[in-house]
Amino acid sequence: MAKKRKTGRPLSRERVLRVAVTLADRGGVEGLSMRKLGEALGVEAMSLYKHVANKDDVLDGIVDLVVGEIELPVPGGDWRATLRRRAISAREVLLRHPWASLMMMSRVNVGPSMLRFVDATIGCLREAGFSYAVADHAWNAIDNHVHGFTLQEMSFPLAPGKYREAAQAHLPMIPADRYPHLNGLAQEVAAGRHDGLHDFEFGLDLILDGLERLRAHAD
Amino acid sequence: MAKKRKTGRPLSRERVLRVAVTLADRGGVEGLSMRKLGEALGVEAMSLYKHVANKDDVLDGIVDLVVGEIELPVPGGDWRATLRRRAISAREVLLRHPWASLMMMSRVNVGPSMLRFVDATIGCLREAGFSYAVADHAWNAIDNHVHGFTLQEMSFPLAPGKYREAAQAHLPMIPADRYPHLNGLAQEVAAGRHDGLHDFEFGLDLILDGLERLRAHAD
DNA sequence: AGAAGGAGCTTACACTGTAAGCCTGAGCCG
DNA sequence: CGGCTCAGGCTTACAGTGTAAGCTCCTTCT
Repeated sequence: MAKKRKTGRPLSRERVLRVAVTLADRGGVEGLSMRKLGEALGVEAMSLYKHVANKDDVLDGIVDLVVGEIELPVPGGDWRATLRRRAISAREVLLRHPWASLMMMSRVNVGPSMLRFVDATIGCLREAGFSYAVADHAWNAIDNHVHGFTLQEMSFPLAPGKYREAAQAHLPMIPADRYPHLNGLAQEVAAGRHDGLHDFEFGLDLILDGLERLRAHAD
Repeated sequence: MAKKRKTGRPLSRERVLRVAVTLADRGGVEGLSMRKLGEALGVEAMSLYKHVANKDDVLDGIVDLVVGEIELPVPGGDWRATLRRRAISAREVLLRHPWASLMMMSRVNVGPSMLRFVDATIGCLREAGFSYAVADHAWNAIDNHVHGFTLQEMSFPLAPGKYREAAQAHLPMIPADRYPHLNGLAQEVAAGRHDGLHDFEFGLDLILDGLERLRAHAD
């Protein structure tokens, strides 16, 4: 009669990882433990180890799952537009999974989605005429910006309503006499002149323009 | 007779943080625990809490200590050269403390050294004629590259001797039929064509050039 | 029917951060 | 000098972590 212990569906690496992602989405990775993960699946912690090597395996797994959500760059078009689109898609995904940026920067990632993703990216750049070396740098430069910016964006909330309180919380630490320039910037920020996507694309275009100039020059 | 429990020197926040840094340098932050830190100081773990609020306080403290090691950008000179020097100095420091990059990206840092550092940076950019908004983006773009690149540099060792083994360890995961471009790049890397500082400055100049062009255009 | 194996569970260990409270010696004050 | 205060250490304790080892029982195959 298939009296499964608690939940109907059987466990599987697939299912474990998917639940791990949603658990990390609320609560962050640091709040994700094997026991909580087990509980969320209606299962004891140790049972997970039948489907997953260890916690690091889980972490690698959920990162690759998230990478899989990013729109793959398709070759054949304008390289600049393609990579621009890629970066914006990545940012969207990373905002959905606020814990992911850090993990993608901190750990070597060689999951299948990641490999496919990077391969496609390098493909686009090679197709555009970049050397392997420059393609490598280009890809890194873009992704550093994507992750770095998104990280900052999340730790300093850009939602218009949050400006004031965030600024008010931090301003006392930045007296104008000691840190004149920082203070000036903080007030600019508190005035609400910053805006997520626009600012993101600003830095992105800085890099893309630089690359294009490099490419034109090399021809 | 002042029979201090074990060690001659008395404890102090200063001393705790300095030892914490050296402990993190070998062993990484994830290997740094309050008990080990206490042991290294000849003291019980709980004694640390008389000088430090909690572990987060320690982490914030050691990050700020490390930031203090970076050469402060001095205003008055050529902004491009100044910021270039700043970035290179930062990279040197971050290579000395491999755990620091991640922490500087992941946590909001408002220690005195950090504030001074950022203030001086913004000052240079403002002096060069950039608006607050662009100065903010510029500083972020540069630091994203510094941290991102250094992180990658450390997780994928660039020391010439290490190329081969790292490549050999990873190449089996990158079959040429499935990931043609990645494979091509990996072989380029395995051939030893990459080099830390040179590659770092490549990306750095990409950003600095972009900024300079932006500045000239705005005038 | 019997064997085999896999998927779950239980127990246990070493380790983490830190709350609460004790103890002792140094410095200060009347 | 006697006594008080209290800072800076120590002890104990708790809730939580990852995971090794081994048990149990259900399913499936022969």
